[in-house]
Amino acid sequence: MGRALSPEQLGHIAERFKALSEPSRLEILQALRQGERSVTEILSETGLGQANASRHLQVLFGAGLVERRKEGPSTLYRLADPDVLKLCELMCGRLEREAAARKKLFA
Amino acid sequence: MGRALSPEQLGHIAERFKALSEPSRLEILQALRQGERSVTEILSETGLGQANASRHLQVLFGAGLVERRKEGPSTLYRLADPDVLKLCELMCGRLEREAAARKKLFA
DNA sequence: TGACGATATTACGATATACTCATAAACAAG
DNA sequence: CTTGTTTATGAGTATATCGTAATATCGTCA
Repeated sequence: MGRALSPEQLGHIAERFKALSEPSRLEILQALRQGERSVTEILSETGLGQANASRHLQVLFGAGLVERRKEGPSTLYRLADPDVLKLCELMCGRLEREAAARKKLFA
Repeated sequence: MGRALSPEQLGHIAERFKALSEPSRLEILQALRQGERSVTEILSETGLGQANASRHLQVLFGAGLVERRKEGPSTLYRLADPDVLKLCELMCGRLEREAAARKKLFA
C-alpha cells in the first residue's frame, strides 16, 4: 500500500497540488463540473479577467487536471477525469468535519 | 453529492491544498506515516533546517493536516487522520496513470 | 537561579506567483 | 485581404513564499 515516495515524485505531486491551491482555479473546475466549456463561457461564469483565466487554464492543463480541444477559434476545456472532483470533495469533507468538531466544542 | 461551493469555501479548500503543494511538507507527512514524531526526529529524517521545518509544521498544523501535543520540552506531531494520506495517494495515482499513458504512446 | 536542549519566531534576501494592460496569433466572415 | 472574435503571451508591478541566520521562549535539571 503505502510504499515510500521518491523526492522527485514528491516534487511532481506538490506541483499538482499547487495547481489546486488557488481559489480562482478551483472556481474554474467547479464551472467545468457541468461539462465542457469555452474560455469565454468560463469568463462569464467566474468573472475572471481574460488574460488571468487563460493563464490559470494553462496551469490546470499543465497539471493534467483539465483537457482541451480546439473548435474553430475557441478552445473547449473539460475536467480530465472524475478523480479531480474527488480530490476536491475529499478536502471539502475534511473541512466539514473540522467545522462540526468546532461546533461541538461550543455546544 | 456535488453541491455548489461558496467562494469562501473555495478559499479554505485552496488554503489546504496550498499546504500540500510543497515537497518539503509532503516529505514531512511521509515521515509521519510511521507514527508520531518529534521535531528533532523530523529534522533528521528529512534533512530540513530547524527553522524551516518548524515553519512548515506550523503550516501543516494550521491547515489541520497534522495534530500535535507537547511532551516535556519537545513537540510531537502526527497525521490528523488517514484522509491526509488518501489525498496524496489519489494524486499519486493520477501521476502513475499519466505516466502509463505516456509510455503507451511511445510503445 | 543558571545553563542546556528543544521549538518557535523574527528579520531578511532571493525567488516565484497573481493580476492587469497591451499585443500577438489563429480563425471566420465578408 | 480586412475586420472582428477568441485565445494566448509578454512585460510590469505588487505580493507571497522559501530558506537561513539570529534570537526568543519554554521546559528540565543541577
